[in-house]
Amino acid sequence: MSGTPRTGDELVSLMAALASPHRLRILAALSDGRTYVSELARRLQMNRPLLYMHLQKLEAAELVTGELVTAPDGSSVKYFQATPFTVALDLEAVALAAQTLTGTGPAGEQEK
Amino acid sequence: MSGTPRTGDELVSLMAALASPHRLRILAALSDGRTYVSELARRLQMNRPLLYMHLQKLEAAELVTGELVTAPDGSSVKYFQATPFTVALDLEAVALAAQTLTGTGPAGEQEK
DNA sequence: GGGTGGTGTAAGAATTTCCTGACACCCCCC
DNA sequence: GGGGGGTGTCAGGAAATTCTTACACCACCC
Repeated sequence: MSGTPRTGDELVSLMAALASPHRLRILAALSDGRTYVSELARRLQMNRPLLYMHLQKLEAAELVTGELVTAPDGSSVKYFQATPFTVALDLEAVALAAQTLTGTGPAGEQEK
Repeated sequence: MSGTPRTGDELVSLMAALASPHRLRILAALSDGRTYVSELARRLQMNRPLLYMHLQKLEAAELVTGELVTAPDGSSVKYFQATPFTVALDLEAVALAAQTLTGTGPAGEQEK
């Protein structure tokens, strides 16, 4: 659903989210269908807290979405699924996005 | 010149290289044409050692190329220029790339 | 009760990345 | 000599990430 990011900051976040072997594996695992956290932890052989952390980053980047499903008895399972996305990048697009970067800019001008 | 990365490790490197405001700005600055290091440092207002570091990462990711030009008198200037590139990514491509990741794999199988 | 399987977080160690300051060396020109 | 402009690297600190251990709580079933 998501297309190529628009602002420089979003680009940075997206790139950062994808710049991790663990997260790539998570996405790969989720691309086969939704899965819940503990299952995923087993499959990828990583402990849950770590997995949580990565899932949060992926979620922040809108690459995955989580849904806590509570059974009628009260027990709950949290399913995650990958968000379909497409990102097309080239030098020009990057240069353009860079202009919208906030934070310490190259020079004085800073919109408050 | 470069197309979408092939191996998972390359993907990670590329994403990491692009996941930095400073590096995006560098690319943007270089997209206007080649420039030498000190000039770039002035334009982006960062000290050279730092700039060097980022340039190295960009060069490692093959996003820029550097060329040390030595004048007949012996003085030298190092020009950098951005490499045109295109990267098209989607969930499927990521999932595919993830399979080629080296290092701690999900399970036992490991090619020596 | 004790065991199994879930979710979620807090705390702290280990590691990596980022950034600064100080060097050494080169060339010109006043 | 003393500037001004280059390239390049090294040591060390600051800051952000990553990862582990341990805990809290929930519902089930034997």
